[in-house]
Amino acid sequence: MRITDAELSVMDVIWAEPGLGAAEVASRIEGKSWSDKTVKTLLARLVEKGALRADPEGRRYLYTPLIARSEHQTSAVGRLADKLFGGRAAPLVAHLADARDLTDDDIHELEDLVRRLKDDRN
Amino acid sequence: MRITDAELSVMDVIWAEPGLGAAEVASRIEGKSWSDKTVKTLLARLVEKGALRADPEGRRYLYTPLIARSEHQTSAVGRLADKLFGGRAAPLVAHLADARDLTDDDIHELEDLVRRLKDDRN
DNA sequence: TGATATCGCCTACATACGTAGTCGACAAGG
DNA sequence: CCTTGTCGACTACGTATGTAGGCGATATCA
Repeated sequence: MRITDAELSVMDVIWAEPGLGAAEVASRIEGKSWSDKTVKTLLARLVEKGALRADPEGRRYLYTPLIARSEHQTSAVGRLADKLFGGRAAPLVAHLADARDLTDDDIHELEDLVRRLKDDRN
Repeated sequence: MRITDAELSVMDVIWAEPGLGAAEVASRIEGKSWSDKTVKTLLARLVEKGALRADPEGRRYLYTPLIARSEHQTSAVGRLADKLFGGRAAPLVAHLADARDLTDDDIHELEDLVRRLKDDRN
């Protein structure tokens, strides 16, 4: 099950604030100037794909994520690793460093992360 | 300019062995059972997108990459980082660790990589 | 030299995706 | 009650993508 770019904008809103109605979601979308119709179409597609649940509330539906943001992030990164790097982590991270200049903070976080991964392993 | 999944299979062949003709590319595609027509369509689309150059050689064309594999890897990782992680590297790597079990080797490579990033910075 | 294989060119077509419009039901306010 | 706004259901439509077929020119082989 794949969430497209447009759908992701919708998921982002609902991950941030689960249980919104369609109109509320539409009003919280940032950056795009979408008609509310567009947002409703995306919501419907996400429900169809099993990414959202639609609970009737009065005359409308409230939308709740069925997949966690983190779950989606993990699977997307995994797919990319497989597609472009034969599933290998290090080359992916190396290209990431090329792609976006890492701040000192980033580097420190990465250091901690690697340390933690190493510790977890033993 | 976006290279799709199907197109990527074609690019992979040409990155591995630049200057192939269409039939050769088709015969080297792994995993898919595509008709040679399919491969030719993908080649044409890649030329159109500016990802490949087609040089006439006798009665056919030889295809050469116009964008490096590494370039594509970098931009794809960058896009993913932006789309899913607000451009931040560390969370991406953390999810990568969740997505694919890292081997000891992976961890060591990451360690080295982070060390190198740190050194480069000073 | 005639049949066959190959090549590029153009066309096709189903499904996905981005983006939105129409319509009928219902709610809310005057 | 009647008008007006809102909601979901359904429909629409252009472009992208995955996958391939047909045609005409040329090369090759018997």
